[in-house]
Amino acid sequence: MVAATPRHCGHEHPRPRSAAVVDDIVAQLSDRGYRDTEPRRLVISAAAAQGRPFTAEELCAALPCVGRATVYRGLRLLVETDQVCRVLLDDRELRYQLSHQGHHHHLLCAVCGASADLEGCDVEDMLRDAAVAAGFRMSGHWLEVYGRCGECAAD
Amino acid sequence: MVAATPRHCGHEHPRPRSAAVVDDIVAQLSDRGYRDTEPRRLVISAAAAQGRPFTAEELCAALPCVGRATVYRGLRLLVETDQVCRVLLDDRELRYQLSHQGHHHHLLCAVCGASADLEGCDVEDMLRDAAVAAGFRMSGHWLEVYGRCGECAAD
DNA sequence: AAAATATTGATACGGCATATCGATACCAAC
DNA sequence: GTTGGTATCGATATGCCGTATCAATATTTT
Repeated sequence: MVAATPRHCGHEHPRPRSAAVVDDIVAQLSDRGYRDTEPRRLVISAAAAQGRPFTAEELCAALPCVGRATVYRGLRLLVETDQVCRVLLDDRELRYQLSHQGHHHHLLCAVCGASADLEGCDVEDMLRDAAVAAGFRMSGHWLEVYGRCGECAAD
Repeated sequence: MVAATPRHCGHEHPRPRSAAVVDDIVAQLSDRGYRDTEPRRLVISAAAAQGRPFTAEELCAALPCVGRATVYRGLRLLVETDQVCRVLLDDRELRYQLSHQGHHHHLLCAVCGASADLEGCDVEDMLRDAAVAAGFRMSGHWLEVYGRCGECAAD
């Protein structure tokens, strides 16, 4: 459960504040048989450190010590295990963002990209009922609300 | 408001049943200054004829008479004017689907791609209130519900 | 009809994501 | 601790999707 020693990378990677989140994700991956490696932790940590939906390229830039292929592999792994969601914003780029413990309700500022969680909004049950009415069995949902945050609304 | 005569294409393109939808979209494009051309109508028509979320490549295959560049351009135009939505299913491919009159509530089968509209689900007001509570001014929202349709749920 | 502008299509180009593959790290069994 | 099997890594090559380019053709305007 402790990070392995680095391979070739001379940089010092300080323990991020979001270490708990990283540990949690690593633990979940471990449960599924995926190993706990230093590069993988770095990818997860960098993903968790992003304050907004990020592109794969941004992650690579943030991790000069980690090979591109490894970054992409880690990203794909996170998507396949539902730790990370792929999102399509208006900029026509494919972006990623942590799926906060399966809670997929985000408020996104279309101007500055700031994001907040939707509080006190219990759509889940409502959606499940509506899905059943249409003959579907709901397995998940993705809800994004676009708008302007307090600062950007001043324009 | 009537389709122009074909250019080089010898094929006969019968008027599809969804002609009304195509006319409507063409009219909206026309309002924004985009011309009414035969290839563009073909792209729109083919998009409307797809029964499920489709890839750009599928559209190209369905339109051997139309150049790839034109298909992609038309697709992009439709996305930019909110006539078509981009969706991400589990197959990690970028797909498109008509946005039924700007109503962005979809029930998507993650297996076969079947889609249905969410009926009797009035999330809009609820979301707007929740956004305001978080200091945002809501300008739009994007809601996708994933699950399995009746047939695919049998697995 | 003529001029101005937008659109088309064939192809070249670029970039993102993956495949490849030898080397290395990790884990389990002994 | 050693050994063997497996997963992961990184560097690079490869492939593919979407766009840019540009001469030719439609479409609209004057």
